[in-house]
Amino acid sequence: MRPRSASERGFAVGVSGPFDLSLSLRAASRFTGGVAPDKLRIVARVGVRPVILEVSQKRKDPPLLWAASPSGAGREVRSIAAYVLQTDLDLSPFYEVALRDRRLGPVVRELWGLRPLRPASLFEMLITAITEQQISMRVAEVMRHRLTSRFGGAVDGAPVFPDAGSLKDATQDSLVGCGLSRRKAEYVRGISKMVSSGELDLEALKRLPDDEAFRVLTGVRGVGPWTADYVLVRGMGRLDRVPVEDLGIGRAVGKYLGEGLRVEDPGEVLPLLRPFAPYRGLAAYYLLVHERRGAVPGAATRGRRQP
DNA sequence: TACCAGGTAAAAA
DNA sequence: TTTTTACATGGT
Repeated sequence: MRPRSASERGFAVGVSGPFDLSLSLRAASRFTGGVAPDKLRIVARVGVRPVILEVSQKRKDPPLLWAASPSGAGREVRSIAAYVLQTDLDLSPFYEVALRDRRLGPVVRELWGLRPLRPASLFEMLITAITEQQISMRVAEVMRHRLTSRFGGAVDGAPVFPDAGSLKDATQDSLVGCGLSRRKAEYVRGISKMVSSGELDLEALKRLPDDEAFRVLTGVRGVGPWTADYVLVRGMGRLDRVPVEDLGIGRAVGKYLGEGLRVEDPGEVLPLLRPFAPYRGLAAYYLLVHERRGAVPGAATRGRRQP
């Protein structure tokens, strides 16, 4: 079904350390609902140029990924693939830490090669985090789909997430019409204006140390501590950051590392994850995915189910 | 029908 | 300063 040109013009994507793309896609879709695709499809803007990429895994060990793109293999296209896949992240040091632990060890053995995939831009990550505040990720996904179809345009028929320039002029009512609360609509408009005007420089943010980036982010209206840490760990590769207020993390951390029940006090989350520094956020992600792997077909093929 | 889902800012106490 | 409340909507 794919255009022939898409499969003809491709390039290999180098990855450091273990990588299971299929597992990573299944894990991601478990949170947002829907059926996991067998390939990663990236539709993004690189500068002003829109690109489409389809990434598939040709070999597990050592991992070999192949990206097919009608746009060819320009430097920008390669870099967007590397960014979304976080190819520079080598899971090996994390696994070394995790395997020493009797609770996390079995989890990483079952989820070997799982890596968090991130949206194609930090702006999309930020807006995604806003939409995911409080409500289920499935609902948030529906909202973003509406945002995309209303404000995002398309590349060769493929929908692209809107950029800050497109969202800054969206009316309050049109955003509410996408299912956002009035509050969230204000946040989205505000953030889009800040990014668009340069008041919030997301590229500069990427270069800041964790604590400073956290401070900048939480200074933005609509970005509280949960959102800031969520963006840091999922969008910026700061794998030691943990959104400790997170309901799902509280539940997963409590189940595997605590008394079995959800950790009610956010202050107790980091101490429980301490053995996995500097990968506490990544450890939390593995626990989250493992807890829900019952709905991730094929994820639990090695090892036994936890009681 | 009612309640929950990977929170936040603003109002009220 | 700390606690409470409104908010959106799809799934169960």
